Amino acid sequence: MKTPPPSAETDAPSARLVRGDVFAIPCPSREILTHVSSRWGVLILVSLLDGTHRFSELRRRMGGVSEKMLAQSLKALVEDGFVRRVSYPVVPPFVEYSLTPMGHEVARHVAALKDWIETNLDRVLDNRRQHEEAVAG
Amino acid sequence: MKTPPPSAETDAPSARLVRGDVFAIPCPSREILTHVSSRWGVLILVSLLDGTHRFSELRRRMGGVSEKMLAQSLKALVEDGFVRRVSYPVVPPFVEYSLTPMGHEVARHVAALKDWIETNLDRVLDNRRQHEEAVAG
DNA sequence: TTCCTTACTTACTTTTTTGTGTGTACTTCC
DNA sequence: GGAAGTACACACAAAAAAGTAAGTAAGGAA
Repeated sequence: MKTPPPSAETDAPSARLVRGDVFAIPCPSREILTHVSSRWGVLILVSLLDGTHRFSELRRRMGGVSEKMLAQSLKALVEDGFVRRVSYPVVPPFVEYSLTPMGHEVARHVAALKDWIETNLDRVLDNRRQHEEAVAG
Repeated sequence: MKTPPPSAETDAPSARLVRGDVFAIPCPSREILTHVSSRWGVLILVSLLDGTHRFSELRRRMGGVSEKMLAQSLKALVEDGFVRRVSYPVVPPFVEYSLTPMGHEVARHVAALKDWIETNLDRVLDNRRQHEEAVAG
């Protein structure tokens, strides 16, 4: 009777391939999700889909980011391995950001979501108006 | 020389089909993005992909949501037209939530992102460890 | 000589988000 | 008779996120 375990959590200790579970409170996948789906995380990933960019380029492109937030968001994505940071020791500073292969994978999903929202904006806005009327009337 | 305008913003006034732009500060697409990509927004959409659920069912399934946050997140998704709310006037209250066709479309994208993260958790975690070492050493 | 540039960091303040506890209506179970 | 269960709303407190201002290094421009 060797029924395989339903989840991989009970697998062999060494080469375990654990799957995340966003529904579980302590799962680190939640943190990663917030990094990539945060307001600036999304814009960074999407921006880098068309190649490498400097800090200031990203800043100019993304309306409304403060330097602090951009730096913070980039740092999180670099730590997670989605973005590669290359800095040249010159003055003034010169730093390039680009997607890692892994970053490219997530970025595609994120971009798909972002594109859906952008192209279907009208539909959503119409729904909102209808909803308002329905509530008011 | 009637080159078509690059963006739809300059189109005819009535039947305009405007595309959102998440990079623009005042664009409402940003708000919508935060709704669907918020911590609980994601879990709600994904949960509802397998059918309709009651408030308390969602609450039990999603680890760590407070009633307040669940209600708030659901309300936003209902207003945007992603989720349909049906309540029966009985005591104790009975309310059902399900995806609208539009909600189903976004939910698929959101679920794809969530699945990528869950299956690639190990890769990300490995990257983090490497990064830590690189910084420390 | 002072300013401007870049890619940040740090300290401090303000804003936003989230949590907590309470109440509600009625029925059912103990 | 009291507790539990449901789907919230509301007020207030606590926590987290974000904004702001200032500082840094080296060189060139005004």
